[in-house]
Amino acid sequence: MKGNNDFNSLDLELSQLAKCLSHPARIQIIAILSRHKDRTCKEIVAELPLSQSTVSKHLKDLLEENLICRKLSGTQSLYTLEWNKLERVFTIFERFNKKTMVHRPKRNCC
Amino acid sequence: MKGNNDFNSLDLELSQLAKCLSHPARIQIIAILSRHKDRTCKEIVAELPLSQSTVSKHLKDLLEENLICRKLSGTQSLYTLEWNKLERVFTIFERFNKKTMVHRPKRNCC
DNA sequence: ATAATTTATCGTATTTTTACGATTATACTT
DNA sequence: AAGTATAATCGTAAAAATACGATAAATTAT
Repeated sequence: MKGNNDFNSLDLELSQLAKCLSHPARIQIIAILSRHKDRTCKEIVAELPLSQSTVSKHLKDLLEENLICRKLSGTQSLYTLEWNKLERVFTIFERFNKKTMVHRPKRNCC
Repeated sequence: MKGNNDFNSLDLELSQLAKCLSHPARIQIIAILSRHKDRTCKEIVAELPLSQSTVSKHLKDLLEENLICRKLSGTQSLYTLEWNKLERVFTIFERFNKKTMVHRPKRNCC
């Protein structure tokens, strides 16, 4: 992004993580890896309606945010979910949830 | 987006909502409106490091996903938070949280 | 050694996002 | 009526995201 010094770092982190989830393919990749311990690129491609190169790019995006991890195994790549990072994602969202929802007006008020 | 018939509708909804949060300006707008009941465009612009027209666009994006609401008041626009929609956002995220985290391996396993 | 498999990367095209200044439309103020 | 204020939209530009086929690199299989 551009001049992001103007935004506070928590908002920036949240926006970065939200961006990871802003494409259904990436959401599905996370879901797949949550169910499977590890999966090859090929297996992931097989579950998505996208080409191999496109899926590879989505994997790279998730890698760069450390939401997933890659282990080489011969000619193939084994992807695993970074559970701690995923947990952090939900922590950050939950924090935003609380920060905003505390201000929600009660039904029997006003 | 393009051929999104290929993705299931829950993943699509989550990705759409995540996209709303994928820019720090939009996150801040939501935070501002959570604290303030309603705010004019001008007031929101004053809190963001962006031009009026750019902020207007972010407001439009949030409007189109029904995360905020607009009421006209003379020459100004009063924006309010759509609490129910925001709650839905967190519900959807929470659902994704549970759906994935159930599969997390226990520490004292294996 | 050759062929096949797997996957990242390259090149490219298209679309979307982000941003800003200028303009327009509308409603207020004087 | 003329000027001011507010905010959406237009025009435009630059950057980022999405997608695919082709290619390259590495490993495994024959």
